[in-house]
Amino acid sequence: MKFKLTDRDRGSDARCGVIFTDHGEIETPIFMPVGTVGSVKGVYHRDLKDDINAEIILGNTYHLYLRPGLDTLRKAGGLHRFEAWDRPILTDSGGFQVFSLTQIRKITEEGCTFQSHIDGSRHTFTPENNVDTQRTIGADIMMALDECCPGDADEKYAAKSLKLTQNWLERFDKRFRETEPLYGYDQTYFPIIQGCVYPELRKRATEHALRYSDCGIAIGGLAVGEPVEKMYEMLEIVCPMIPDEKPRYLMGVGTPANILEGIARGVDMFDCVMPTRNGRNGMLFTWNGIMNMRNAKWEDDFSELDPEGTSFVDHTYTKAYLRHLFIAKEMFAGMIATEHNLAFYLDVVRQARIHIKGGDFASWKDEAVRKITGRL
RNA sequence: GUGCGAUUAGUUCAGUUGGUAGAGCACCAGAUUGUGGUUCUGGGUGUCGUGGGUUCGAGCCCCACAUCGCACC
Repeated sequence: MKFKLTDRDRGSDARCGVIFTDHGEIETPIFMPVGTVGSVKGVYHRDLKDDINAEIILGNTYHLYLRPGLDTLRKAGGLHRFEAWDRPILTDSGGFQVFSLTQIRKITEEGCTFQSHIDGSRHTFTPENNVDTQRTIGADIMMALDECCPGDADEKYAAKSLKLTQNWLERFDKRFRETEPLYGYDQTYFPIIQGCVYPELRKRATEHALRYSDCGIAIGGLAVGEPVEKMYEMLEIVCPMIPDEKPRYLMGVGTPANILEGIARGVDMFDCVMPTRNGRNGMLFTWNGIMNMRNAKWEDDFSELDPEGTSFVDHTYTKAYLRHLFIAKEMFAGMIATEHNLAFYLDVVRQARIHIKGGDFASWKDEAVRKITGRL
């Protein structure tokens, strides 16, 4: 995998570039739709490509490891062939899910032991077997196994947590170099910068993670309970320390405004469940603000879903119709909302790229953020 | 026709010795950031079937009527 920086904004740290993978190119800044269990919920690949313009999607190691399991994925020839997606895939290591999903878990220097949320069976992720698992899944970009430190952790805990993440990273890297891709195309991995909201920890984490970064690097442990200003503050500390030629991936972020603010601070890649999960529950993001499609105010609004939207759903269905589908609990509601939201998120990063190349990103961003954070 | 039972929020129901009413779902809002097709938070929206009576006071006791259900002629 390679990254080429192509443009810089004049009034901010925003940049444009291209990531080259064996499954195609990715223009940055980019938003990556989340497809946890081997599907971006409710969307055909046809629409992901042609309507939404997704260039890369995510999979999740924790979920795929539990279901369908490594044997099936190996027999299928990897996740790309299994889910019939021929563009790039990035897999999260599953470390985050161990903390967010499982009730019973034990974290040690060796790794993390947890009980499946599906059947209660016990499993252990170590940096070593996590490399093997992500090799079996076959993502173009794998993520290092880390501990996602809560945003409200005290500095002592955050330092201890960071040390564990660093030790795991060293072991992950060693295993990565000892092993080969299984399916004939290249794989890389991104180390993850932790350090919670503490500047010194973040700096130390960045220096350490950079030693293990072949291509890109990730910023984790943000948007996990800390104030949003803290997140921006951490980006302002971390991003300038990273060499230009390395793409920066801000994990799990965020709202459209978070993404634009991240881009302004030098972030290149984003993923978030918000457009898909919140979409399935009636929340639509638009250039003019947020809509809760369940609200009674849309009951008789027969105007098109989003006049400024880029997706075909925006000009095919009405607000009143989508509200009806949500109230009736029709699965089609979630499909339409997901399609719209993902198309909007990809439009946000596309417009950002246009304005970075045009050199007026900073001022355009301020106005866009003001509009998209409103409410319709 | 007779007997018994029921009638309380949109709905299904609870409601103490008589002190002007609550719950689930629905509904109306808000939240959601490396996805458990969720989850969480807030909001009670009422002519207690109708009309009388007893009582300081009735969703509750008494009478009549209405409607529904069940049983028996």
